[in-house]
Amino acid sequence: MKLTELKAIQLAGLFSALSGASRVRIISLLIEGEMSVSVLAEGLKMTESAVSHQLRGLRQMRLVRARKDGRQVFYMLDDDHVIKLYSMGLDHVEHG
Amino acid sequence: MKLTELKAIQLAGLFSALSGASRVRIISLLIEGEMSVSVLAEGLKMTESAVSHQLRGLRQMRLVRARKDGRQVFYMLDDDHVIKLYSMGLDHVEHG
DNA sequence: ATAATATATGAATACTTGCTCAACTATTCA
DNA sequence: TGAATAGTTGAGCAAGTATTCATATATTAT
Repeated sequence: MKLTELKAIQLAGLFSALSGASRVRIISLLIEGEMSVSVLAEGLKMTESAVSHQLRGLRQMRLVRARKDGRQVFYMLDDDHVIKLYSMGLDHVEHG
Repeated sequence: MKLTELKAIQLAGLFSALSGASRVRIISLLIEGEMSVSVLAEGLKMTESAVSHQLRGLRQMRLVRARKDGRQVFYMLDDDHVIKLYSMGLDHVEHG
């Protein structure tokens, strides 16, 4: 399984996107369904700015995507790839 | 899918262990089979010290484990959980 | 015992990240 | 139109990370 340096960087980038507790918690909330930034912020007890910054990292790695409705932006998981990564990771920490 | 803060931190820790290109490349080499630190270092073109530091992070998250034989230490993937996480991640970056 | 080899570890330093704060854009409401 | 609301963005700073270098430990060979 040889890996080019580029792929290694991309793959590390993907895992980096999941490498913070705030982002992991964002994912865990979005598993329940799409959610606006302010609702996320409230649920996470973080400022909207902080959440927005984190969402950018998740967006860049295509783990989440956004839907704008009026002045609200609803975020959702990009695909079920994400849920699989998340739950496989959770499985590892829980009964690894 | 509510997540305690502790679990969020543990899960983020797991993904952090995979969040660097060096560590991802270590995993990609270990998929082929166990390998000593110096062989890893040679394959990665990194110093043994740097590799050893990285291996510690991977060990702490139980992604790899070590087997000592004489003065060499052979590292291997801890279980096939790891391969699944890795290949699911690779799948996401390749045709995500 | 001494020397050589394989790895691990601690300190130092450069780089990266995560948050806050202030400023900005876009949308709705009056 | 102006004010309020929802979100984004950039600067700045504190905290964390990755590598290097020097040193330490464990094992083997002489």
